[in-house]
Amino acid sequence: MKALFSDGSVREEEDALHVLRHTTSHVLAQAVKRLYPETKLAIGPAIADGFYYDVDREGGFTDADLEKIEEEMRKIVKENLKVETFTLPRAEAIKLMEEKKEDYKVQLIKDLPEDAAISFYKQGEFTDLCAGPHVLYTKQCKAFKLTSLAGAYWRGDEHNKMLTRIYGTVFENKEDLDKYLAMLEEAKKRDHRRLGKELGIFMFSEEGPGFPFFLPNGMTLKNTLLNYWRGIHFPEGYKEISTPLILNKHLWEMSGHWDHYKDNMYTTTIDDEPYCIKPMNCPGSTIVFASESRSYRDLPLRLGEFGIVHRHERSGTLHGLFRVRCFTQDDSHIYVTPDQIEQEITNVVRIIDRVYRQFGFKYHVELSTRPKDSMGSDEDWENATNGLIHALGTIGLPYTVNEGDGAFYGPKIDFHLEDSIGRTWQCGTIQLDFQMPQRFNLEYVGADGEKHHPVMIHRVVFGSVERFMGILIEHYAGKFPVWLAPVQVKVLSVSEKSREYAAKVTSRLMAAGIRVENDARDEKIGYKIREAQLQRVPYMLVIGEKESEEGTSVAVRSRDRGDLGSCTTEEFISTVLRQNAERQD
RNA sequence: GCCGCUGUGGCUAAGGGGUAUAGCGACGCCUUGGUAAGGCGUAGGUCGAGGGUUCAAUUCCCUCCAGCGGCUCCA
Repeated sequence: MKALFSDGSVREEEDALHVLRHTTSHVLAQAVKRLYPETKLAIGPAIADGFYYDVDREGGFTDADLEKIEEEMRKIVKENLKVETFTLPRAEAIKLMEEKKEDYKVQLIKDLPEDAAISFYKQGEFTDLCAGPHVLYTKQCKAFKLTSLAGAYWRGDEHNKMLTRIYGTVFENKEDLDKYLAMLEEAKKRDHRRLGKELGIFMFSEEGPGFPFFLPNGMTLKNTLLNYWRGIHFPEGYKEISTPLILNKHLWEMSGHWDHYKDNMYTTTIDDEPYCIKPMNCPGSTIVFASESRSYRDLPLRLGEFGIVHRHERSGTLHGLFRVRCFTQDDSHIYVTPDQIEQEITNVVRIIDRVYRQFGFKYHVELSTRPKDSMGSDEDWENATNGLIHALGTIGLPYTVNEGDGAFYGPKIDFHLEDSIGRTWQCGTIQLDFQMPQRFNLEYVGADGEKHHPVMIHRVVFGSVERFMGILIEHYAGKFPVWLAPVQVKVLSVSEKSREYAAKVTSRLMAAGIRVENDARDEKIGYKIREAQLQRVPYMLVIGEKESEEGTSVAVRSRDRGDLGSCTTEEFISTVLRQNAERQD
């Protein structure tokens, strides 16, 4: 697509959508200024699937305003204004924006380098500070739609004023826009919050905002995942422990949590003593480590725990199973000698990759470095961070750096997974920690007969089992593979005459260890199939008079492939058991 | 927590100053039906909670709670 660059030249620009979106954000700002001239403009960039503009107006905006703005934007598009650009020296640029009373723009210019020439873009009566590039005429922005209204802090800092952010999207033509909107509709159908309810996996109650309830199907899914986890980890030398939910407050003071994490911690009192409900499992694990003397021969010591943690998250941040106040971490704390760090991190990365591959997940990796609020010496942090960088380099894993997002006790490697609409959520993480072993005075006896502090690796693969389940639900759109399906087989009797044999088949499958349910209701077979299908049960066994009389066979219907014809019950059982054992999709 | 929106039987929704509708589901009866909804009937709601305005509030106003989309924060 041809684009107008800030040097005044018109050249081809690869990322057509980006340019188009950026220009449409200007069209949005222009419409807002026409309708509400007192509004001050902040920033208006193109983003992954659209654009936004942050604006500041006394009283804000409502959904009704959005419609008016959209209408005005349509006019601007129709006027087909020519987009022009010009540059000004800094002082004049500031003067221009001051005249227009665009306080935020003035601030933006003042933050640019002293000697920079400041570029502007102009369409009709509207002029905006902008680096460009832009499309050539406003008519190109016709396939747009404003999508939502939100608050956003000036410069992303919650101490600053909250502005109104207007979100929209635009495509090169109406078909693409409609396709995108239809895709969003489709994605809504796989939303884990909706499917979680429909499939009887989990629920929430007003009595406990952010605290999920797991229903029978959800517990089956969760336990299946945990057993899969055990099957992966035990052969890798992990041992499983369990530590208390509630521990004395002084432990949390010692670990540093009270200093650095207390805003997220729930507390209680027992016998007049203050206690904390654990937000992390590490202090409990250190108590286990310290409970007996350890030798270098015991290391790496890999202590795993399905730890239930409670964290106070701000009410506006809760989001289905993705962001809760109580969740299960598939946690492990690995105690190593300094020269075991790299090998052990490599092992963990391999496990995480193996697990994510099992589910066919795409993921990306981030290295999170020292946050502002942290503890420990500069030297420790540097060593730990370099250790992670070195390990990542050795493995050859591509990653981006997430500055200042580490844990308060150490840097970390984060693994992010995508949900159904492309938002990413941190799941796996590997954290390198020199602090806890010092704070809790953890020691092992080295080959030299001296005592040494071990290094602690905190790591999770699923991350939060709850969040992981949410991702899984959306990934499969509820159609779990046989090995994960809460109900693997549904037996459907055609009529009363086949009830007895259906019950027999059900018990035979149950005895074989298959998760099976028998639908013996007085309903037509089509109705029962519809229901089982909506519940995404992988296999349905249709049991009618034919099967009852024959006595050894079943008619198999697959959720994905429809009627498969009949086979013997034993054949069917071995098929399901094999798919279950091999974890086939 | 902040900004905007939403909150009606188990679920999905309609309605709107004169105390409520429908579909699905549940239950009962009839039907015994072979691969995605058989028929008839019955029950079920202090319209999120608390205040206010009004002769009268589920409807208008305020506060709170919860949910949704974002921001900030994070597994």
